[in-house]
Amino acid sequence: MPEMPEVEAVCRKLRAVAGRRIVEVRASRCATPAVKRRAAGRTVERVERRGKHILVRLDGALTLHVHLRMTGNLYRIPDRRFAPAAARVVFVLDDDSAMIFEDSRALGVLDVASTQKLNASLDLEVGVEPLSDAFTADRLAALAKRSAMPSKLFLMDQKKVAGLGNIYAAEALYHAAIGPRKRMQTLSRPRIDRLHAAIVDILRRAVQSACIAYSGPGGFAEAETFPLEVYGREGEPCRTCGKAIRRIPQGGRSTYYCPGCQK
DNA sequence: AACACGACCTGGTAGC
DNA sequence: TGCTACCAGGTCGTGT
Repeated sequence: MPEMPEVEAVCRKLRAVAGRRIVEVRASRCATPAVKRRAAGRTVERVERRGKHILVRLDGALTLHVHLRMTGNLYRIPDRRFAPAAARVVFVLDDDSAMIFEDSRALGVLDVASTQKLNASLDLEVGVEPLSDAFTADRLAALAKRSAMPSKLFLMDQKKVAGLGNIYAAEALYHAAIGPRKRMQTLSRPRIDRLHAAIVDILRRAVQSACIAYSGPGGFAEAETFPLEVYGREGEPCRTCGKAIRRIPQGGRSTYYCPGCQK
């Protein structure tokens, strides 16, 4: 489910576990003895995010590393006794609350690793944070110049810009009026500037929206409320030009775009 | 290097 | 109701 804005919302809510000690780890599915052994007894120092990766920093220079992939969710419940049956892993905390990892499709990743090693590998795998000061139009232009990839696949590539997924990549391209198959190298500087602004704007608003949507108890309580202009709207009229939104396969996924507005 | 494709898994939904 | 087919907000490995 989650792209960067949803992961950010999860992380913000999860900050409440900082300072808590993990007293017990229960894994009902995909039991990982190493996770149990390494996490039990550790204290949570803070919760960070890199792209779509959740990093729960523990004492002893260890990090609980979680990637939600398609269906994962990580959240705290106030009372450990109400851990849902579907939980894949339950981290019981020292105030009788619990941190719950759910993942119906079991595509997610959860492990405990040395903070130093993990940081080093994420530095290689994860590109610039789109809502950081480091993500400038110049930076995007430099990345684009070296890439012959179609714009949509470029935006989905976590090594380039970290955090966009299938929905927000499509939305950003729509707002920048750039076709999903347009090669990055061929984009003029004004169009790169527009794309940069669209990415930042979409993600800022999506983070806000996701934080509100997940402000209820538990995890992904509310449906996505962020107003989507193209994603999932195949056949419906574009809100700008009225042409029917199209869906095409790209990189094995569905790309939605407006053939009238996006060139 | 870029790209296509299958694999990993389960669940929801549209259509017959 | 039940079956089938397809779809899903992500990423990795393999082959061309």
